[in-house]
Amino acid sequence: MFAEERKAEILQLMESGKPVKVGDLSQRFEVSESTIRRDLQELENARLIQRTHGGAISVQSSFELSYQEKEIRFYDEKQKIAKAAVDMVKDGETVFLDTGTTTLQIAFALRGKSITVATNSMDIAQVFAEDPQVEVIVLGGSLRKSIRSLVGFLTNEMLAKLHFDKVFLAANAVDSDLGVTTPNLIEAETKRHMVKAGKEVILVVDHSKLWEKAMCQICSLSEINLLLTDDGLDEANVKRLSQYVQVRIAE
Amino acid sequence: MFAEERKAEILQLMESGKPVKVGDLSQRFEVSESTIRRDLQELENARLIQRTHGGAISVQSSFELSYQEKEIRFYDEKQKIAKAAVDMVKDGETVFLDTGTTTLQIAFALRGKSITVATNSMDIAQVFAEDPQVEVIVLGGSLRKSIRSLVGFLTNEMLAKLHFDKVFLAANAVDSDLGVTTPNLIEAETKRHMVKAGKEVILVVDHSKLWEKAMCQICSLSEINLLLTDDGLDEANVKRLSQYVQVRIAE
DNA sequence: TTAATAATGAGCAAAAACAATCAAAGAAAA
DNA sequence: TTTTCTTTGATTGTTTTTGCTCATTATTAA
Repeated sequence: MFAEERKAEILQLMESGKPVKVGDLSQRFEVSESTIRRDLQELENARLIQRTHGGAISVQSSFELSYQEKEIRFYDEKQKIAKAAVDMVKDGETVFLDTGTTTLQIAFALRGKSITVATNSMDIAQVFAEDPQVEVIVLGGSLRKSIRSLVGFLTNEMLAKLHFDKVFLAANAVDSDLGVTTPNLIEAETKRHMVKAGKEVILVVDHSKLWEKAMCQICSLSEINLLLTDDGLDEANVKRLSQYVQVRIAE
Repeated sequence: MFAEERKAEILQLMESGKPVKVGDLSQRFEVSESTIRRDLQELENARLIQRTHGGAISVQSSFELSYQEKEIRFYDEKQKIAKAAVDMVKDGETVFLDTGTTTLQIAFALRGKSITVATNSMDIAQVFAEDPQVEVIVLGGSLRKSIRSLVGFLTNEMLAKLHFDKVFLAANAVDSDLGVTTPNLIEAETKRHMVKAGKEVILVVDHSKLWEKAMCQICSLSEINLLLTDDGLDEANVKRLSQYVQVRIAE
């Protein structure tokens, strides 16, 4: 029996959500426990199972997954951006935070300030749920479950009635040609309303999203007051971007 | 049984907001109380549950409760009411769920139905966050942090634009004299809008709130289509109430 | 309030499971 | 064939899990 066969069979055994033990598998396949552990490790690396002490369980029945501590990509970069963003916010201001992982970091950094925060992100609202300083306004709308964001007609209507000192906008891609873009049509429409609702619109994106394109245009770069990003972009590209929009690098 | 399995199962047990006790879990899983405590600690660190003295409660429910009070009062009664409420909801309907511990139980019980749920409770929205069947609409507004409810002008405006097949209303006190009451002025105004937005308005309160009064009137009993409560009230009082509003007892 | 009772957290020790390492066996490539 | 690479099993020291005790803390009753 080859190693691949063995792994395939282990997966089959676990298909119905049954937990398996290292000792049992070792006996069943007549190999050492070391070998089984190596197999399980590989399967876990492939995110096919969840290892436990003594064996493994299927990913679904693992509680780790229900906790959405999914690793944030470019965490350090976003942290830098958040720090720079917070420095721009003064006490007493009204700030809008768009849904996104970067804006979520900004939310954490904003805690304790005497400000009013409006958002369409359930997660960001939660961040302030135990902060007595911050007044929170949540926009209504249809719940986009994957990112726990509120979007759609109702959200747009509410945005049309509000105005903020600063809007921190998130996006999936930024380009001099198409401007600011995102893959979702409905979201794009809602973000367009955010841009309109801000006295000052600050686009916060890590460097991996610069010079990229997504399907739906939100707005052109000229409508953005400031692009706040991290120091992961080379100087030539920063200069190129600066022709279209004011750029600030967070270090 | 692996530790991971145990933790996953504990979570499942608590899924519907049911509180658990250390002693019970210890017996059920045949491990020491120390082990259970360690499990609960981990789950708490992962923000999946909220520990209490002697046990734990799911985070969603715990946020509904005041800082001191960590257990749902009249949990069984609310469970009964929830069951009866769900029987009244048909597929395809649009349902509004007010903020409250009873309505939260209704939310848990409604999962999996093909319906549209609107709510002003962040916690209720969360309940459906991983349910692909249920379409969720969250009302916007100011966040009342203690109960994570959205209230105020913006909420009222949104409610004025919407209409629901069924509105499940929560309240703090019900009385034939003052009708339905609640201690918070702004909340009362928002609840008044809920009453207006429903084709059928169903007041869900456990028996401890009957024949009580709170400061602000929401509406008179005649504006309520049905009062749904548990079987904890004596027959004489049920009859008295029935003079003012249709009463249904959940058993 | 104070006393009593219950639950908790920290520390410890034993058992089980683990990762890391290395050498042997087998397969693949030169 | 010899050499190289992969897979495997055994060994060893480390980590994890668990149950127990005991001092501390929280809750309840008086």
